[in-house]
Amino acid sequence: MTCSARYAPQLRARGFRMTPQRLTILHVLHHEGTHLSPLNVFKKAVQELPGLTEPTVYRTLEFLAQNGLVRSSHDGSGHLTYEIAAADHHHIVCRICKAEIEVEHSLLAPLYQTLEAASGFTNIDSHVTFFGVCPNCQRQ
Amino acid sequence: MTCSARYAPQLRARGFRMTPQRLTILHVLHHEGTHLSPLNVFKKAVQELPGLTEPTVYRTLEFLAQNGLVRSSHDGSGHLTYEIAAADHHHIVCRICKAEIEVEHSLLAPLYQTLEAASGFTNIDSHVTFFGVCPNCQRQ
DNA sequence: AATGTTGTTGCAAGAATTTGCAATAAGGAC
DNA sequence: GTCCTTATTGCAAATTCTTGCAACAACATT
Ligand SMILES: [Mn+2]
Ligand SMILES: [Mn+2]
Ligand SMILES: [Zn+2]
Ligand SMILES: [Zn+2]
Repeated sequence: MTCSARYAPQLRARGFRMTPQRLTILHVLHHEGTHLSPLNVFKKAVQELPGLTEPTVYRTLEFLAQNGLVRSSHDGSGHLTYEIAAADHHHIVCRICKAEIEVEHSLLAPLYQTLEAASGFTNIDSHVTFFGVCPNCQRQ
Repeated sequence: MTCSARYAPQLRARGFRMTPQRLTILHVLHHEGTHLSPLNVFKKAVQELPGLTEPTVYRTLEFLAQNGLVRSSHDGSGHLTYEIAAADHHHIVCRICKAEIEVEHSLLAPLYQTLEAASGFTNIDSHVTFFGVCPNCQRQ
């Protein structure tokens, strides 16, 4: 299935348009499979679509995140990073060496229950990054 | 107890120096009590210490966070925000209206156990921000 | 296929954040 | 109190990110 066929309907259903810019950015993230900084998205996407500009990339990533097609998370240094929205998951990043692993959402599900009950907030749905010390760095 | 008496030893013990810049920034955060953006820290601190510059503020906040004297977290829009390190806590931010509440760390303690057991990471210690929909916004 | 509406983009300018490096000054040693 | 070492800062420049607005183009309608 092509990226266009997959994503265009999701946008149209919400009254938005599919554009070459959005399609290219989705295509880049879809085939990258991992987190990318906005600038790296721009660098790869502008090769596929000459004329694309940085402001468009920043705005588009934000827009796609808002609409659930991509997901944002934080790298160690406080900057946003984006990936295509797929299976719900979270991350643990090593404070020392920056190594990163994924954790299944199921591990957090009980916490979300607790938080919703305790706070009155609903639809808690975050892509969270925790920080710790990885097994490797523990040996030093 | 003065800010200097409280914080200087913590830095010296790690081989770092206390400076007017660091003291002023700590003083601002200490008396503010809540999260502040780097730029807001700068604006308040430069009034107490004319000549202070932005690069110093950014570097100092990062440095103090690294050394546990302040804590950083993410506002809704992906930017870092800083507060003086006090009781361990986390946040839930409303996706709609940006309202923010604190949650006690005790609610997350079981999760941290689970994560450490499942991942092999240790010293997981994050100041986490979750996103959801607040009680007010649920009514609309 | 042509038209109209309005969601999107590029451009230019501005604001926020980072980096390299030489000058400065904190604090230990004497 | 003076001297030394080197951690820290200010400055200038570069980079990254944001914003306002006019031109453009997606796509629904005819
Ligand atoms: Mn992820
Ligand atoms: Mn906090
Ligand atoms: Zn590590
Ligand atoms: Zn709300």
